[in-house]
Order: sequence, then structure tokens, then C-alpha cells
Amino acid sequence: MTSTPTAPRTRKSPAERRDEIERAARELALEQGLAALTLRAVAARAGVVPGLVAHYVTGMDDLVAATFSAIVADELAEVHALVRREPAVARRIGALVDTVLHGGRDDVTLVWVQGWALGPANAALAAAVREQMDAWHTMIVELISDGVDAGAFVVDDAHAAAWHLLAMIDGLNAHSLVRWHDAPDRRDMTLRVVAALLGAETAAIASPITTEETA
Amino acid sequence: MTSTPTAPRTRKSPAERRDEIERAARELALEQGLAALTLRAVAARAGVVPGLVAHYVTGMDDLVAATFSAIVADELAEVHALVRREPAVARRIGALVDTVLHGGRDDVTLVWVQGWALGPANAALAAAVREQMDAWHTMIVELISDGVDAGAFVVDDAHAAAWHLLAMIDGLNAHSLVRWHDAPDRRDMTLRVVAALLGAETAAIASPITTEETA
DNA sequence: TCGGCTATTGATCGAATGATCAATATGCGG
DNA sequence: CCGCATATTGATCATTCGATCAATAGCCGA
Repeated sequence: MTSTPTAPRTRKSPAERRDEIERAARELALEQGLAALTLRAVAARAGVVPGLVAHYVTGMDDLVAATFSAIVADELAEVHALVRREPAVARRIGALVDTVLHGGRDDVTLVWVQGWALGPANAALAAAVREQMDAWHTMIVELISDGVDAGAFVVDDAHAAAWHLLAMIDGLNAHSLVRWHDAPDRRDMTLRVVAALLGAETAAIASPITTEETA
Repeated sequence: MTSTPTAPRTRKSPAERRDEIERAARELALEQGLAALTLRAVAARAGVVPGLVAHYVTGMDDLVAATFSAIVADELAEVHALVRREPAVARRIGALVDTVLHGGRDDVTLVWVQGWALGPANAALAAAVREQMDAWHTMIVELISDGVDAGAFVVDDAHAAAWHLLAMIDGLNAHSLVRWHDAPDRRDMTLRVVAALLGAETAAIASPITTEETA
């Protein structure tokens, strides 16, 4: 019955400790969802006493909201960078679709879905969700505008089209969270639909590399 | 400090009482979401002591799952009936889109989103979610197949197309839960995209009645 | 009319949550 | 090397949750 060798209390700079706590919260949310962000769970993850977490945070609601923002903002930056690697402006939309379909981002998707679900009970989180949705929307509008400028897309209202595309992405992601990524030809179909949304040819928005065909 | 006039204990048939409890749960879930389905909250709503609810239920997880199923199955039946009122088979898809876009079903949408979000922590709920998604999928497959048979749609894989359409619907709904239904021309755009998905003319899948144009 | 079956109550348990605070000890500045 | 500002601890509170159970009382049948 050796008591858990109490780690000697270490004193760190507030900034550093705050960082550790925020990182612990982020990891925990990615592994188990936003609902797992408990005062005690975060503390344990950070190797610290619950009271200390409370000391560094306005309230758990705020920590949840901040963690949501951090995770989702990271995702957006990552996707943004990935998409920009495609030199042909019009095909960046296709790259976006590919990333979303094969991204293996179920952890982030769970965070999104929980953000929507917990919003009504957490005003700060709700605001964060709207903010991040706006950020995604802004990126997609940019992608679409570039395509229009390049003469590849014909879009009346890029604003509205971007919302529609984002809704499609979110819906597909939410489904892949529940259903085992079944449909083998989601890519082709999605590309065709997106092309229609943007008034473009399917071949114009994506590289012709077809998904691996399972015989 | 008059004690709340304790209502005289009334004894009802198990079936009736069970009904009341299930109805209370359903109402509560529609008003405040699945997360509000507390032993005590449901009991209060049903005008009954918490212990009684526990007596009639295997566990709260099961009640949550059952309530989810009841609400969503009702929604499906309602939408199904609504869609069937459109005599032209091909245009039933358009009717579906209209219902989803103007349905005012945010309460049910919240239940859906919470179903996805709570699934990882509630196996029974997760199973119910998959079951109801399958039910929706089945209905949409039927709609698509009818259109194909009528020669209005050209679809390789109705199965996959149905999943895609459902994902789109869910995404649009989830968004309308968070964002104030802004886009005025969502209908036209959605119809165009769905037409592309089904290999049909936009005019073929929906009655030409355009949504009210806000000058 | 009345007894008994059982629906219903009220009280209570144990676990988990967010939050607060006095006491402690750590590491930096002088 | 030492003293002090404060980061950190440990203990504790008030809530809320799901769940259990003996005791009570309503209603149906005899």
C-alpha cells in the first residue's frame, strides 16, 4: 500500500503552467470529447491538483470554449495550408474535399458536434462555435472567389455557396462519426455535387487521381 | 410558507403511467434537448416523484435512447407523409428539400445533434442513432429509386446518393441550429446541387414555385 | 364492503461535479 | 544565503446526478 509517490511540488511560471493546462485540456478533448473536460480530469492530465486548474481558469465553461476554439482553429490552419499546396486555384476546392473525406479527423469532428450540442448550455462555447464557423466560411469564400476570378467557377453568391459547401462538409463529417466510412465512391459523387454548386466542370475542381478502387 | 399542496397520490395503470412518463420525456427533450432528460426533471414534468420514473425505466440511458427514437421516428413519419402529398414522384425530392429548409424543426435538429454528441457515452443511444439514420436512408433510397424508375433521375448508386443527400440535409439543419437562417436563396442552390446529385434537371425535381423573393 | 395486490411515495446513498480557501513550500531577488 | 511573494496544495462545501428501498395508500375484485 505504498502511497503514490507524491511528486515533489514544482513551481512554474504562471504562463508555463497555464500552457500546460490548456494543452492538457486540448489533448483530453481530442481523445474523449469536450464533455470530458472536467476540472478533475484536466487536472489529472496536467499532473496537478484540481484547485490549481480552477485557479488558472475563469470557469470550466470558458475553458471548454477556449479549448474548442484552439482545436478548431488549428484544424482550419492545417487544412488551409494543405489546400494551398495545390497550385491550381480552382482545384483547391477538390483538395479541400479530399482532405475532408480522407482526413481521419474524427476527433475534431466530435469536438464540432459537441460544440453544437453543448452550445445551448454554454454561451461562451456557442459564441466560439459561431466564430469558428465564420472563420471556415471566410476561407471557403476565398477559395471560391479565387476560382471565380480564374474563370473556373460561375457563382452568383459566393457567400451563400460557401455556407452550403460548409454545411455539406459538416454533414459528411458528422455521418462519418457515426457510420463506418462505407461509401467507396464518396469522392466522385461529392466532387460532382460541388462542381454543380460552383458552376464548374468536375474535372476542373480536382486532380484526376481517382480514389483507390476496391475490387 | 404553505407547503406546496401535495397532490393526492393517484394510482394509474402501469401502461398509462409509462405513457405519461414517456410523453413527459419527449416534451422535455424537444424543449430543452436530450441533456435535460434527468430523472428528476422528467419526474417533475410528469408530476411524479423521481423514484417512480426510475421504477418504470431500465435506466436513464435507455430512456434517453428511447426518447430519441420516438422523436425522430415521428419526424420521419411526418416528413414521409408530407413528401407523399406530392403526386409527381420525381418532385418528391424537391418537397423533401423544402420541408427540410423551411420546416422549423430546430427542436428535432437539436435532438439529432445531441444524439451524435452523446453517442460515445451512451451505447443504447448510439444504436438508436444508427437505426434512425438507417430509417431515413431507406426512405430517401425509395424516393430516389422511384425517380429513377420514372426516368427522371440518372443515378449509379442510389444507396450512396441517398447517404450523400442525407448528410447534406443534416449539415444544413445543424447549421440552421447555430446560424440564423440567413441565406435567402438556399432553396434554389440546394435544388441545383441535389439535381446534380441525381442526374436530373433542376426543374424536374421541384415545383417551380420560387421562394418568396425579398426585394 | 373490505382485503390485498401493487403503484406510489419519501427518504437516503454514493458518486461526481464546480468552486473556494487557508496553509504550505518553492524558487527568485536582494 | 535568506526572506518573501505567490504558485501550489489539500481539504471541504454545496449541488446534482442516478439509483435503491422500506413504508404507504389507492384501487380492483371478491
